[in-house]
Amino acid sequence: MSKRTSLKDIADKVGVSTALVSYVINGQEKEKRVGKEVVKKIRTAALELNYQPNQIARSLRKGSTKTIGLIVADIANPFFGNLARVIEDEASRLGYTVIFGSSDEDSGKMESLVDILINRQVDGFIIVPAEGTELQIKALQEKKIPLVLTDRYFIDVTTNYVALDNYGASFDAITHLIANGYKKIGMIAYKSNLIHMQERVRGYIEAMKANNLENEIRLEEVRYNYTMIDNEKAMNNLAIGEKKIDAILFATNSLTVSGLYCIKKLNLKIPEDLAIIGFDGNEAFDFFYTPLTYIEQPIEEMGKEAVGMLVEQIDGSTKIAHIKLRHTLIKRQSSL
Amino acid sequence: MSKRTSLKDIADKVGVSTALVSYVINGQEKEKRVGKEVVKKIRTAALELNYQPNQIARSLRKGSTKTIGLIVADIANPFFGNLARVIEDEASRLGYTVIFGSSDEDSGKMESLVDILINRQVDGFIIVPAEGTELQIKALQEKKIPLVLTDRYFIDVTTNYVALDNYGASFDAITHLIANGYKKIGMIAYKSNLIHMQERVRGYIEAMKANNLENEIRLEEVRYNYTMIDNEKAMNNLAIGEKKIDAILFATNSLTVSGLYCIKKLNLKIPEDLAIIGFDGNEAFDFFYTPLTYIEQPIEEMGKEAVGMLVEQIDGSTKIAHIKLRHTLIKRQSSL
DNA sequence: CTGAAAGCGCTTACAG
DNA sequence: CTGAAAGCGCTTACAG
Repeated sequence: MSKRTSLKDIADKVGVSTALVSYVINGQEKEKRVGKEVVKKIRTAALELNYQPNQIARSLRKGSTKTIGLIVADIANPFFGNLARVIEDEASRLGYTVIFGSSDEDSGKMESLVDILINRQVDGFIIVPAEGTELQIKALQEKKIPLVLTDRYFIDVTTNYVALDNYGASFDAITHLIANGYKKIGMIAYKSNLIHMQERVRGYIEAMKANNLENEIRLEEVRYNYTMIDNEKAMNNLAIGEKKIDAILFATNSLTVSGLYCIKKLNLKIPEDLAIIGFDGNEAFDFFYTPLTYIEQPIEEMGKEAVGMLVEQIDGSTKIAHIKLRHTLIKRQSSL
Repeated sequence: MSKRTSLKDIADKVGVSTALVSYVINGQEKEKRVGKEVVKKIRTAALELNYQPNQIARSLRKGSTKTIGLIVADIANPFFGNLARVIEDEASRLGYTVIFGSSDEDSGKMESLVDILINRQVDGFIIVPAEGTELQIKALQEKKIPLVLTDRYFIDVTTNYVALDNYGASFDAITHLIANGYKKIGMIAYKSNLIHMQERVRGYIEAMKANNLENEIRLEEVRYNYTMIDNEKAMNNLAIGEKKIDAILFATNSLTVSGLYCIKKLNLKIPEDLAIIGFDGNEAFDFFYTPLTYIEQPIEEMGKEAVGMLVEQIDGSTKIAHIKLRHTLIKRQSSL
């Protein structure tokens, strides 16, 4: 890379100290009362030499990098891809750049991502935490590194977070199914202690109980790394045979999609054989032969709130906020 | 953020110079022949103080940041989301971190992204260039900043790139349609001078000509920022009325999806009323009531090659490589 | 209004 | 084998 022009180059050219150049470049010529002539000369020289400040040097000196570390489960998953996009835009609006990483829901990967990003001196983190990472989050807090959790959080660790009211979302979905006459309602969720999953399951169970359907509760749990296989088993258990269910709620985007593959394979009629409700939006839901009813998350709001809260913290606020967002139930034919 | 431990802290604790600590931390104790005892003491102290090197300082000193700048059209688009994921993994494997940004196919946005990333001293760029950004790319080259273009490139600017053989892909798709008996074949593309689009269109036209169907050529061009509206008009022009076509090739992922919405609206039977071939994979293609035939890009290979070529350049290679990847035509019922 | 100088946390020739 | 010191490119208190 060819030699870049530095503050010193400008200072030399104009014949002043680097201090003055720095003031002018940073728009402090008023406060520092830099001479009008000098300001003009510096401006001209900066333009001529095509000066671009070196953020790395500035970061080292100021101790802040104007960078946000974003850790999601998988950037290729549309839910996280969309969230990342919102976060990117909002961060950029506030003068921040974002470095991202995918944890694959693995606590080890997440740990090494966190380490790498700390070494890169990110000013703060937005994290979709993997299971079993409470200690990592606590460690971050002890180091006083600003952070906000998204999508999920830990009850035992007091942090800023912004998440969906997952309990309410599931409860609403099940209530809707029941209102439409379904009673034998199953659910397929990920096997996970993470709060978002627990809450989605709890919403299902409580809604069933509230309608005196506790005997119809049929919950199947799928392993994240074996989504397809486990989901297929689960669907076979639930949707076939004597005790088959008549409606189902999937707990995530990816579970819904893999569930749809099973449904195709089993050749089930939707909603006649089985009513379905999915989680999160997905273009695939629109094109399934019966358009899918699904729980829509306010991704835009989630991303913006997360960035906003993080930047507040970076700017020194010690306020802790827990934000729960409301879902929207997009009702279509799959749950009629 | 509480005070982090620095090299100096360790040096003070052990009673040696920071030079020795640096050597040990960087595994150069052999070359620099640091005393065995000293090495041990330094290691212990580093562990005790939980030392984490400050990458910013190292970057400033070494003039390299081990960071890659990635600019795509839109990280929320599944094609780019998947590409980003591959790039993330490959970069991480080689010790690099990635900072990303979305240009929205806008040259102004791309320019400001490039500037921001240059100021952050990325070691190199992987760019999916927007239309009209030749000069930006040239400027990057003049600054000797390593770079590889992906998905598209510019004929007038000699750079490293890795892209699909788009001409071949379209040609193959059209040939397949013709083999299946379709003759009135239309295409919907983006209105763009970018090479990938031009090549996709050229493949269509040449394939039609090669089969003496030049009189049946019906190309519609859609504006990126008005995808939905323009696509609807285009579909109305092509698929309705006297001169209606019997098959269509969509030029991208997003065009295919928005086309599917139109097809639903128009209530067309696939493939009886209209055969379709899409571009790139998308879960939605699997669930459309007639599974879609589509052109699959080798995203994994594309991302890995891009990172590999970039890192070679960063490491000093001046070799220029143009890599064209082959597609796979996934044949299903929509083109029967 | 302006300059000299310290210092952010590293790496690395140089000298011994 | 080890240390003193320069320097990466900035910012910023301090002195005048």
